[in-house]
Amino acid sequence: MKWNELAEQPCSIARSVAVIGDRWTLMVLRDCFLGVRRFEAFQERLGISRTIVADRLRRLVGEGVLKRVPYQDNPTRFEYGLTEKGMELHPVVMAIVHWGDRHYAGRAGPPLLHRHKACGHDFHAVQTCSECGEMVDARSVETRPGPGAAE
Amino acid sequence: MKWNELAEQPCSIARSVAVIGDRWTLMVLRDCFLGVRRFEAFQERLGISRTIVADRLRRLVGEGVLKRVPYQDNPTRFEYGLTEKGMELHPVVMAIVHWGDRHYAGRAGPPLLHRHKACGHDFHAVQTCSECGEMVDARSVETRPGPGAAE
DNA sequence: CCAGTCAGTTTATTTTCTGTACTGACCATG
DNA sequence: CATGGTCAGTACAGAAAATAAACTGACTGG
Repeated sequence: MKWNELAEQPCSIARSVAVIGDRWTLMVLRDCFLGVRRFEAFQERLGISRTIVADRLRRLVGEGVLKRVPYQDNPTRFEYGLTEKGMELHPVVMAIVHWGDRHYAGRAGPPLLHRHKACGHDFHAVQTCSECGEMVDARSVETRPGPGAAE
Repeated sequence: MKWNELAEQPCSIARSVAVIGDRWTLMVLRDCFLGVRRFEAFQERLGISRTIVADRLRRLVGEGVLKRVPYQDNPTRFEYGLTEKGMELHPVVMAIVHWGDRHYAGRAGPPLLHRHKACGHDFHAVQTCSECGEMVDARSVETRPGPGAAE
């Protein structure tokens, strides 16, 4: 299988991974959630080649995850912001953060704290069931083919 | 920045992405959560070169995400299973699934359904605050440097 | 006019991925 | 006891992608 075929698989993970499953794409998204909006800023923060930054931003805009918005004329300059679809990647990013905090934070502790504005506390993401509200883990889930499964 | 430097960044996303932020690695993990355990099965299901399967499995074992366990002698054959650390990636995978279901399921619906054994309902993952239990989205979170931040 | 900002593109090199074929240890069948 | 099948890999060479460094072009500010 090749990259482009991944998006056509009858699997939501394959389809999502075809869009965001790339090292630098995920790092770009991290920066988006931290408020980075400009090409130069992405390039400088990530320390990667401009080619890659340009490519990843282009892809994400093409997928509707980011929007490219002019912020000045003469010359026209653009900045990149999360769309609603992009915002919905927040749980993915938070889940990755939590896993990283648990397994790769040194004894110093996590590099970044997250505060829930609604309650005011520093928190970490907990995954719950949309139906009963209880916590969900790998062992408490059963999968079966859904309506969009392969023929 | 290069791949190997990513793991040394004072950022839990960078550190996690250095381990799992790769197209095929994520697909391997998907299959692990679906119960796939053997080399041949990974290779056949993913349809990718054996070299990559071998490499990704080796990396994941090296990181303690998977464990390589002999399941027969003469010749000794191994299978791969999620460790506890690997199981903790479940929220990441479920968050990716949910995003894919929302944005890439055709009108046929999601390819896979997930049932929460505890309550018996089909569900999707909801991310909540560990402190107050309310739902969390991108707009309700504030970040600030934590104890493990860069000097 | 000289330097600086900003969003990219170009180019050549290096790295990684990929398919195909192979190994090596077995087993089951005729 | 040869033939084919299973299984977990490895070896290798060609194709694809990532990379750094330099360049473009349209400005602004002093």
